[in-house]
Amino acid sequence: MEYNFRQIERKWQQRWVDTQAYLVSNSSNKPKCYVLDMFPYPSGAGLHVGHPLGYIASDIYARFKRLKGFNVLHPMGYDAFGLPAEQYALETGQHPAVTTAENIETFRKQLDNIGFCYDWSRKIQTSQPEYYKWTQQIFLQLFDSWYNRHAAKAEPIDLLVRIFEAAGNHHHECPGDRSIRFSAETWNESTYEQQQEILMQYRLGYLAYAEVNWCPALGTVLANDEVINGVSERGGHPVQKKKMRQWFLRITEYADRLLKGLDEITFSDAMKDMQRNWIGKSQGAEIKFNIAGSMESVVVYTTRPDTIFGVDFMVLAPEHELVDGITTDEQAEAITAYKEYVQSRSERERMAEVKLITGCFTGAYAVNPFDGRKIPIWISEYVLAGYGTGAIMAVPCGDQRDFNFANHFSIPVTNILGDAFDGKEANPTKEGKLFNSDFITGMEMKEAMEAVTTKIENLGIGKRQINYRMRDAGFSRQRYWGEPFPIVFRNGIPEAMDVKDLPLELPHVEHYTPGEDGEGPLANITDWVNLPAAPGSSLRRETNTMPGYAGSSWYFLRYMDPHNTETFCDRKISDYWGQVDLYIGGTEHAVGHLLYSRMWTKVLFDLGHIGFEEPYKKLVNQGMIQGSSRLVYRVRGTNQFVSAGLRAQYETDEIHVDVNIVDGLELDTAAFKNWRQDFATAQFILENGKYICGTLTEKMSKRLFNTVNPNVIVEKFGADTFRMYEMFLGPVEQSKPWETKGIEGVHRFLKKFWRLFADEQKGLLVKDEAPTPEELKVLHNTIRKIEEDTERLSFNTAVSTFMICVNELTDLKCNKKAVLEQLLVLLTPYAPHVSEELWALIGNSGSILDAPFPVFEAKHVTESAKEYPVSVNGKLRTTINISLDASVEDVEKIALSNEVIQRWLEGKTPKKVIFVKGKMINVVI
RNA sequence: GCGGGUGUGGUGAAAUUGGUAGACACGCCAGACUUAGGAUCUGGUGCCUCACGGUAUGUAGGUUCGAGUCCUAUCACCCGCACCA
Repeated sequence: MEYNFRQIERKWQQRWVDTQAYLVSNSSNKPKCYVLDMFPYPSGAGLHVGHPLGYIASDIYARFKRLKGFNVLHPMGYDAFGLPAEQYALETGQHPAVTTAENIETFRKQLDNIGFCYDWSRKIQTSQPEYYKWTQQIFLQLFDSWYNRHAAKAEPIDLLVRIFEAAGNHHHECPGDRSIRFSAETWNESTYEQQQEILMQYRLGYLAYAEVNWCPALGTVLANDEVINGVSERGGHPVQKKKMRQWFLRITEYADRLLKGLDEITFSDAMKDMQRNWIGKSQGAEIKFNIAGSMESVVVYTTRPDTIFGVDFMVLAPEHELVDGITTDEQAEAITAYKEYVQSRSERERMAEVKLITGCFTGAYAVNPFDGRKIPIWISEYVLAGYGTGAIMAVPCGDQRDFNFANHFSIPVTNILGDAFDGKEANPTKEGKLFNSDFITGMEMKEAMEAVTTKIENLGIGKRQINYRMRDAGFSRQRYWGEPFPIVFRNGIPEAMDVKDLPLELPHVEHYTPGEDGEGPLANITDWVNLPAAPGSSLRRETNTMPGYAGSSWYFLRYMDPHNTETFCDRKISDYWGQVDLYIGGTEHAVGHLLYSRMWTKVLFDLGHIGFEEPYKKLVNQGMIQGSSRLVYRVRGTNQFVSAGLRAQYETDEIHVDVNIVDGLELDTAAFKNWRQDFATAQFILENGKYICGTLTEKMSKRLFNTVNPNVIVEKFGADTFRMYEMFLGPVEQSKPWETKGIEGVHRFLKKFWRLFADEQKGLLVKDEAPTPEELKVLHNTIRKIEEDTERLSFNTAVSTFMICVNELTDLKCNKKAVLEQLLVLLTPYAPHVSEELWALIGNSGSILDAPFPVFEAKHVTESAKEYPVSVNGKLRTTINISLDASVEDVEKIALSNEVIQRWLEGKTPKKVIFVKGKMINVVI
């Protein structure tokens, strides 16, 4: 009776399917637990051993929670819309739906091989109409909502219309354009078109003109990650900015709540910081500066109103609307030239030359509202049009960029920092007193910020202002393979489709080439785009599609109620499952997916569709599994390969070799000859009869021949070994290289574990005898450690605990059923197949998946004595076994009379003896 | 430049509250069984030293009876953001 993992795993995987072992009910008396993986994009490359790391971790946790008596939701699906499939379609002519289906099948087979406990009846796929119907429906809710800043929540747009009819927009500043102000009369007299224009400025899903990356050579619009250093990733063609009308989500209205929400959820500090950084909240003030000899004024944004007396010049963004109006005749030519220069600068140049200081004087002067000083107004590309007011007051003694600029253009610098400013570099401190600053001289900076801001507001020349770095999220893609927008344009005005007509299905196309002027491929299907309309009017569909993150922004809700045809998720069911308790996925989604889905959740909460506003209670980012590449060394100009240890004697070239034909470091030379034609005649210079490869840790990639397919590992060692080895590699959050060789240790462990139960010759060994205290001690120490470690996701230490336990039980020759049976339950989350098999083998009829989790009993592990480490002056000198009941005096006496300690004392009397009960003894001389 | 993280044997790592550094594995060395072993088992394995002992958690300081763990400075690597006023 040997451990035949292939047979065992096939058998139980089939059994679990047959018995619907992983089917989860939406009603239960048990407490709930929702364990979610970030669903994968089914790429053509399939999974490599790096991908399942997080899936295994969440699977173990889900199974553990089930054993602990929870009703566990643990689903899986596919994020199936995306650029690569469309790109592949462009190249091969195969429809993305076809290749996506094929890829999904490959993924599914690979996943099934590993023995996950997913409830596949809840599978979702974002590219299926049954799913994206609801993505479209939620989008319409965004379109039909606005953010009421007073109530701090989203509300239906109809409410806003009623407010406008009664009172105009005086109490509800327009988020799209602060300058829009109107009364009820104006609103009521406006045309439908005008009203719709205004509403668009309020909607959470809205249309606006914005720049996209337009690549004329490819005739298409590129995503940001397809543009590398200003040229297209594919082909290296130049990319221009092009203004197009596109959809946006007004996520900026949620900036503050997204920020505050971070305090309530368990994400890593790094993750929270990334999000905070991305949102980029800053508090400051807007201050109006009049322009000397002009009726115009400039509003600047500053976070340091306290430095108002240190302003030496002002800088506008070159695109600022006032620039042309204020430029003097003498400077007009220079300004025009500078603006042209800025226009000509590609994104790439600006990125590459951040340190380059450029700018141009407009000839105009602003007047400092406090001391009346005239300060020159410049323009420079270091001031961005899109942030704040597109204008800054420059304080060179306190801001390094301003200082560099002043230095470069020889603008005199005013010192308001006293000795804290050395004239050589700016000092951006917020701690200290101000000098040379009129009414705030001598005041602490923080106090002065408040004082100046208050004065500005009293004088009516400015106000407190909070700004965010975050921009509204672009929600249009000029692409085919995404959700179509449920929007039609009646005479150019967007209207929501009727919800009962959803889904608006993606029409089938034969060609994936872009439409004219950067429109998506859908624009080419004229009979889909153009709808029948009354004479003299037009009715056209939106030709953009939604971006990849649309479907993933709410998918965690659909898993709860995946087959509902009435709503995206029944409120009672989302109330039952609630937030995701544990969400596992990669860091790459730190600010994209995770921010968008947090926003969508808040909107759905505001509109009353769900009862919570943070989707993920706890997030864990699994580390990357890197590849451990293998290198061979070819003697230059020959077909001779020299083993790594001898290569210093030759001039060699490094060549990556397929890791699958290397055992540890030893190259299979025969396989190498077969690997590639040009190596068929390879000759080897060996060391100790072996060819030893070099190693390099780098990204796992086909190109580097260091990818390992989990199927290969599962075939060779079994899924249980694979699962445990992935966990054994190290902490889940940490990145580490994959080393196939190491898996043998875990495999040996499972075989050793098996031998506690059964033997090749003697068959079943398990006995019904009562366990000894020693055996119980081993068992209960293990129960405690496994329970603790699994709960805190420390799976690597849990695996080694199992190893220690099995080593000890083997030494004790323990085959007692009472011990082994409990151990099996502990092991189930980690190695479900072998656990089920042995569970049945020792005579249980039911499945182990719902067995009661062992209960730790302290009485089995209490000790009466301890081997104390005894140090002299902090250095360990010996250990002494002393009873835990011994008094302090006894312990001191025993320690000091010890032979080794006596020797170190050299007859001296110790200054003091430190004794920490149960820990250690330290003798200080 | 800013923010975050990580530095421990030949390798992956452990040390949960400051208390025996290197658990558990891989690799390596020696041995047993064997026709054979890339199967299995036993023992050893941080470094220096015959040994007593010394020394060791990136580097340099500090706090403490005691520091991988706390504090300060510094270096290296990884990740994210990058002219955000």
